[in-house]
Amino acid sequence: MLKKERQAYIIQQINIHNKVLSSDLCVQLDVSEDTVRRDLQELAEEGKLIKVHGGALAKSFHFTIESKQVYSLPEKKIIAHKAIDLIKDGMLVVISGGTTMRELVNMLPPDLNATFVTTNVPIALELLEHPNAEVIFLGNKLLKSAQMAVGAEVVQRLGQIKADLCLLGTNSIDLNFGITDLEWEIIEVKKAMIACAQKTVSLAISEKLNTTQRLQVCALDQVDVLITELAPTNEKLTPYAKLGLSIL
Amino acid sequence: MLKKERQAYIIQQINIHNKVLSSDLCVQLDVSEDTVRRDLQELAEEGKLIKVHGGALAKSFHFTIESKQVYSLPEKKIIAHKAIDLIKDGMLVVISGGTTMRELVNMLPPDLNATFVTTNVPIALELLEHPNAEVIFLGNKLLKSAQMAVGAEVVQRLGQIKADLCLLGTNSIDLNFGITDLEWEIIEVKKAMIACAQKTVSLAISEKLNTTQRLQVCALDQVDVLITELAPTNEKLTPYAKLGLSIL
DNA sequence: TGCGTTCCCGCATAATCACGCAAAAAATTT
DNA sequence: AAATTTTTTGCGTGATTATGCGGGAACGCA
Repeated sequence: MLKKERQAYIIQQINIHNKVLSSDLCVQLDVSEDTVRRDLQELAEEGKLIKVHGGALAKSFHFTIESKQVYSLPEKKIIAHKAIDLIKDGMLVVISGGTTMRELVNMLPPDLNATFVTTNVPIALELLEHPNAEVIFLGNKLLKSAQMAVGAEVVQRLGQIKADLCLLGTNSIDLNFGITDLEWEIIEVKKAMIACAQKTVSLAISEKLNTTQRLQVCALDQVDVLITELAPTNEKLTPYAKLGLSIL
Repeated sequence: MLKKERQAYIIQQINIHNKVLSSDLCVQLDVSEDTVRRDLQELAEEGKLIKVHGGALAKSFHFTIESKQVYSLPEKKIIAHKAIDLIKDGMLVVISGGTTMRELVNMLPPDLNATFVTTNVPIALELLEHPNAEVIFLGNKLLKSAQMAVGAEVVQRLGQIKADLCLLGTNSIDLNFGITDLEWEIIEVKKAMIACAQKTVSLAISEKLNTTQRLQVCALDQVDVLITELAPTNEKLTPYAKLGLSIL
């Protein structure tokens, strides 16, 4: 195979996937990693792509990739990390939206073999980056504010699913009113998510504790696990533990 | 064997395989490598092919390799701009994926009041940025390679839609084989998209013209409009115009 | 911190190229 | 037809390019 041919192939792959791994390319093209690296370097010098450790990125995605890493509060990372341990191979996981969830998806171990159901567009996009995850997007009309699909369609489809786990990004959680949210359409979907899963996990930064919004998603007795960035023994959490929630 | 004969053979091979190796040619033509190289050099000077180390490539290769300054290719912007004029207020538009489409969505006039149906995740995300567009995402299992929903579910849902316009990002388009693509699941969805729309528009960079993939999406008689970055009068497009396609 | 991966550097090897020259072939002139 | 010129071709030599490999440095991740 000619060098230019190889480089054309690389450009093609970049255009399709927005990224390439050196390790992948050297298999696909049947050349050594050094050769691939030299090709990438050359193409990078010509401005056709951006060389990064382990492969290369499309130029157009340089910015989005960079800005993607910005919103990583350390608290969210802690929460995400705790939640990941709940996800096992073969599980069917229903997952809502929010930046904490994005963090979580980002941190999923690459060898995890699970199926994820979501109605949230950014989450879906993130999940697509995962090498092994199967992703089901329940679609319908998209709600701009939450970047997610809502409506009877979605609720009905969720009703046809029996999930192992429901990971719920939580805006507000309170001892009396349970989990609450702002928009009617979001509530509906979250309700359906909880209903279809065997186990419901609420992910919330501690500042969300003991706050309420207008509309109730569910009472606390429907929530099985509560995850915050705090230590499970923290006194802020003990009232929740007394209500029967597992605290992580 | 005469020199002209040899060169004609080389051109023929280039047309078939898009490349030739000097080492192959000197065997096939029973001449020395030097002679082959001199032939290639001559043909390169006449612009019939591109000389590279080890052989030569068809001119189309040069295009893919040289003109892909991926970050918002000017060609794509031109195409997107032309396509946008087709979208009117109140329309229901079915839209596929691809970077050209993303460019298009990005350029949509903010006051446009249209509904968009898509199965492509990045496109959906981009559409959500638009202040007025209503976005419908037809969901199901997501295909990683294309970042889009595929499967019977999607096809069926598309069947329930009567769209005004179908904007089709096109991987390969050819006079004989029509629009073609690589993956079975993608084909199915694109077919359904075409079927549900009153008018089908193919968006393709000129380098995609007269190329084919394994699987047929549709014949050219199902396509109403072809948009490339070229002027409609360009000779590359006249064969398509003769088949009844509108060229923009 | 430590471990595995990826990267960078230099070198060895092989393939390819460029140049000059002379023989062969073709075209032109005598 | 013979001689001459022009073109084409093959070959040898040395230069250039492409590639793979080894070893140590750098990186990323836990």
